[in-house]
Amino acid sequence: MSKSETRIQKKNQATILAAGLQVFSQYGFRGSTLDMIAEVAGLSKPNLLYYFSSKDAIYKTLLAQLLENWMEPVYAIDPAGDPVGEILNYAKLKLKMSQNFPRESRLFANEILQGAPQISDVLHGELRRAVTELAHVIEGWIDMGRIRPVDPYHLVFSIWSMTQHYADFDVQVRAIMGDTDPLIGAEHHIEDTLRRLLSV
Amino acid sequence: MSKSETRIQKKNQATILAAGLQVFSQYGFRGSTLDMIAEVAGLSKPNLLYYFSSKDAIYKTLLAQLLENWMEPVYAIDPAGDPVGEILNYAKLKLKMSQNFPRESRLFANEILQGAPQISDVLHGELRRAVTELAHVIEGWIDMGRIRPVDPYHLVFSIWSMTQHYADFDVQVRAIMGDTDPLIGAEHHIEDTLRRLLSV
DNA sequence: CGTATATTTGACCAACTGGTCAAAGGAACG
DNA sequence: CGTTCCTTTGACCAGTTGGTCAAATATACG
Repeated sequence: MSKSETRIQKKNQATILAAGLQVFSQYGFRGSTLDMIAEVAGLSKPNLLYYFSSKDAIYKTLLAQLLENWMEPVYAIDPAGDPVGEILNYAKLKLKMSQNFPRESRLFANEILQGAPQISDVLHGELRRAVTELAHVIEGWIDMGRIRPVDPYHLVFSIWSMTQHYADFDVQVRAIMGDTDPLIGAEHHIEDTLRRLLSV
Repeated sequence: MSKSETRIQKKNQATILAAGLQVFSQYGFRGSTLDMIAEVAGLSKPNLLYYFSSKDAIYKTLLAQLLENWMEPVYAIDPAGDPVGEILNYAKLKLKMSQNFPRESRLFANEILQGAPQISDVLHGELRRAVTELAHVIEGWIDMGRIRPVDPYHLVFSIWSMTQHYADFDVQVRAIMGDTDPLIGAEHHIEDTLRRLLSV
């Protein structure tokens, strides 16, 4: 059976993916090497290739895992809920993801920066559909007068950018803020910004 | 004299830097190769190395040029000007830079994503000083009651992230918005967001 | 024109790259 | 305990990489 995975297999696959995430998120696909991943994973290069058929396979597995978690919060927005609360909650969730999964965020950023060669179809397909749908929900809220009229697409972009900034530009943020933990003030500021923008 | 530069030198150096910007901004330092840059530049690899002593030299020259333009708009903010107008104008300038110099923005993003190995000192030095100073100006405006109380650091981060998003995540933005030009709606949305946030 | 200088390039190199393979070392299980 | 299957690795390979160099070619300039 294909379902029979040794505990060693599970452990090593997880180790490799964690190492791959670490390396790919920093250097992008082209800039990363199997030797670097092997070193971080504490395994030999041939051993890596025993568990994943190629460098590409590791990268693609990581991206697939990432995209699931990435799309999820969008679907959690409830059209029947309180508009401002739903959007604020969505932003808070995205910020938490930047906090808890910064490497995933940087992996995604790197993939987009390189022109999204692996996930172009997802962007044009599922992501586009999901955002278009969300845009309709937001437009509905606007028509009902529950939030101020804003461009729903740019609203989404601004939420994405403001939240992911703390993961993707972490080095810069910390260089400027020093010892202060950025994420504390960030949550309040983003909430304040969105509430002001959206409240009628 | 060291000032004597042939027109050929000027032309080829510019060509190489343009090609380097193109390649480095997409693949980062590690992921880019001299062969790629040479191909884009339409020059042979040894010819590249006739004008720049190494791959690193091309990259460093690009970053140095970039940082100048990058810091400039911050210094253009006038503490004696109209607070909301000054901040809105700054944001507009940054957005224009995303529009007109997207590759520069992506080069910077790549450098930060990789941990800012080349410009760590600039981030901790000049950039930090400039932002701290700007933060004091903003706090002054707040104390005078000219804008709403906001965290000046996070305000700056949100301006950077919202504007640069349109350069760095261009592929994603276009995948979602299709044929619609993003930059038109973006300007209005960012202006709206900031005006709402800051107006007393 | 001729000569000095600037430019360009093909051939080359050592180190690195993704990937292969056969053989050795372990775990599991009757 | 022996056999089967899973795991690990050293040695290796072809292609790529940043970089060198001497020779060839173009340009400037008196």
